[in-house]
Amino acid sequence: MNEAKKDNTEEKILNAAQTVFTQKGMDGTRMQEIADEAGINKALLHYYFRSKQKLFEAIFSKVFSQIFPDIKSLIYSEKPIDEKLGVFIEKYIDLLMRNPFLPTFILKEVNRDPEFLASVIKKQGINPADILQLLEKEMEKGQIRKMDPRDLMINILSLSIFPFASRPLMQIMFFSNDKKAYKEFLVQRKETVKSFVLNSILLK
Amino acid sequence: MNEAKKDNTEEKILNAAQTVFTQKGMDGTRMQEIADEAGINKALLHYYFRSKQKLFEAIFSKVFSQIFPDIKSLIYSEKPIDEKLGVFIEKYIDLLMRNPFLPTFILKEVNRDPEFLASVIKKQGINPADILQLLEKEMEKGQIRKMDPRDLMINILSLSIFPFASRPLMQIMFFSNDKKAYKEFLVQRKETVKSFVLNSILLK
DNA sequence: AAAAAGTTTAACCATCTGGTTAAATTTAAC
DNA sequence: GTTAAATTTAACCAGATGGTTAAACTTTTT
Repeated sequence: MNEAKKDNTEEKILNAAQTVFTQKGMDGTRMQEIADEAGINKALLHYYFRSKQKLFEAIFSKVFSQIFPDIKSLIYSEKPIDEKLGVFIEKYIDLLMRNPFLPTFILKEVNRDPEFLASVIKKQGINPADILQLLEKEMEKGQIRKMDPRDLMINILSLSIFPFASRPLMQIMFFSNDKKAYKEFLVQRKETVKSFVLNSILLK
Repeated sequence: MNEAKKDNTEEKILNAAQTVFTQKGMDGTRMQEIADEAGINKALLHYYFRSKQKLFEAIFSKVFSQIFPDIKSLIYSEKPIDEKLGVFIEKYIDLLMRNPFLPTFILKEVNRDPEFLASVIKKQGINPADILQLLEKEMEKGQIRKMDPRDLMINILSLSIFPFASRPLMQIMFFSNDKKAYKEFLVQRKETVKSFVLNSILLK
């Protein structure tokens, strides 16, 4: 039957499911709420996705793949290391600005069901070895300070992601709950994180 | 009646509730599981704490107060700023080593119910202005690089907390899911985070 | 020993929730 | 226009869950 319409409904469901799941997590999400958000009824929802678990797995995989931006084009470019890292940080924070619920969602679900996480990582063939190798090479060349490259990688991720994951807390604690001010703060972090990191690791 | 026994049971309940709530969150926790963990029955659980909500609020407040270590003694000490920050980072990571579920729990619940968070912060009279002021003074003195003190504060928290909150993910991605290796990594971060931060901000 | 509080047992209730079903209706394909 | 798929409607089911209740038993207080 109508492929276009089918696709459309399926897409509507996936979008709705992502909206609700990423904001409320697996435990906090109700199938009825996804149906409402998609503008359809519960029966049709189960007609497309047999169970909540199946739907959740589809969403998690989709979202998880999003949090790994196209690193490869960066790694194999000819730019100097400081520029590479700078672009990475900018792109990553940009990604989170567009998807502010991703960090909390991933952290929540990753802790709830680590086994499923492992299967997703395996299935998606994610491999961070390349970037660690790149960092190590730059350390040997004397471009950046010698350290465990995993520390450096995790530091960059921490500085980029945590302010999003802890948004309500930081907003109250340091910005008098001023939503706009905190958003502006996050935008500027594209620059402040960059210089914080580079000041720490760049030699000469 | 027996105050000691009463206290003991109440304490058993609170401990059990903290164990379950911090690992599974409000949504994922079942009252029956708390009763089991405490070694009592559900009726007695409700006899002590009228509702799940009440019990949760008690636990959240208790846990939340724990994530703010005694900063005051540090701020008003005579140590130089690099030492102050170093001790803070060490103590904070130590705290998280002893309570590895705190970060995820706080992040999860803070995002689920920000209004309640605000009320807890107000009730506990938490005020980060002191530490921001201290940082600003050191910048003026030329001890550390000039920057938004909120950035510096949030950077330190990010570097300390995020590796705990993202534990299952980082463990798989960068440590082949080797639990022991990741734990050792976290222990060493007391030093690596310290030097990462100080290398970035310390002048001369 | 009597009274009071602590605790258990077990049944019970109302509600929510994921999921199913069947029949009716609409929409698109042929 | 017939057929098949897409969608709605509405009722239903089973299990889980937060919470209650009442009666019995135990422990501590007095």
